[in-house]
Amino acid sequence: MSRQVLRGQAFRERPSLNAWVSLLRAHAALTRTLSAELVHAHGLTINDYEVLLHLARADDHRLRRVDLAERLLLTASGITRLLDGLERAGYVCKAQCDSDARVTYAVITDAGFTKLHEASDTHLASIRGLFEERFSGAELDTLGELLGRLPSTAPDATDCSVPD
Amino acid sequence: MSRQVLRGQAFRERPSLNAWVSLLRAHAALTRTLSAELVHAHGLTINDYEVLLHLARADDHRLRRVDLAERLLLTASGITRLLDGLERAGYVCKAQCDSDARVTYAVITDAGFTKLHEASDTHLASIRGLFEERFSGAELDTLGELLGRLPSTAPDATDCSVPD
DNA sequence: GCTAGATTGTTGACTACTCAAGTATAGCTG
DNA sequence: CAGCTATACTTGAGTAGTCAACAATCTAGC
Repeated sequence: MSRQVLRGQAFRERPSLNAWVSLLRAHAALTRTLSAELVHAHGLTINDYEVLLHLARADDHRLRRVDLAERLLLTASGITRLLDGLERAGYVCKAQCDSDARVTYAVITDAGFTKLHEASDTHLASIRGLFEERFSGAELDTLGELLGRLPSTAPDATDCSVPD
Repeated sequence: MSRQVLRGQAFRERPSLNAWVSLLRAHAALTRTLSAELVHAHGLTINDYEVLLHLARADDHRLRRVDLAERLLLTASGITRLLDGLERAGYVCKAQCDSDARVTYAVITDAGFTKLHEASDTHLASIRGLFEERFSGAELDTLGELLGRLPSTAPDATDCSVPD
């Protein structure tokens, strides 16, 4: 039944599909490159890096596991295991919450801060390189704005600065 | 050392970072939604779906493993394992190559074709829903075009139609 | 103040990959 | 045609996450 007359349905929604497929591919390719670099140069995965970044920017440099899960779009158990690694490496430690015995905060350590700053140098430069080689400033803004409209539970996800 | 005067480097490259972080989040959120749907409704992962789609569109409905790997941005071993599952389910089968004994083709079966068409109905509608609710036609084109400029080894990745 | 239900977090079993090493075949070069 | 290198694929071991079941704690309603 191949190569027949093509039925309608699949052919009218090209623009959405095109965008989705391009997004899938771009993510796979960029992630592969950036992650490999981060792992080789600093022994951090992209999610390790994001955890450190979020903690560094948080009040008191600490965040509940639930909030980290929401920010990184991971499940609670994913966060538990991610933090296991970072704790073992000494970049993060635990702290109890006075007002709620259920929560354990993740707190970034001095070593974690140092690591984040080291990693940021190369990581930010790579990202910049990959994007600026392909887009003008205006295009970057457009791309960021459009992507930002897609679902994502973390509303403040766009400030990527690294506090000292 | 926290909350000091902020050092320059990290703050001048916001547009690239913003785009990258938005891409990461959008990918995580969309993947989560679409994949969950596809798995629940049809028992296929996104990569299963993409394999069937690429095979359906290929000449003779077959592709070398190497070529699938390149199209899906997976490693050779990832493809072996992905195809294992699809073979076990009967959606794909193997075929030898006459001119090169090293290659085994993956060939989509009739059952695979049927499955692909079933899955396409809901999957395409979901994608469409997610995107069209947020973007105008022109914006979709822009988004697709911009994302398409990012690295991705498969140049012909943008035609997503499902052959009958 | 007790109980029902929601929230926070961890764990065990699984999945979907990756990487490195190995096998088999192809094809070129002298 | 002998030997080398490159290509196609598979396999074992490891990693990073998921989901479902669980324990502990909090909170609101009666």
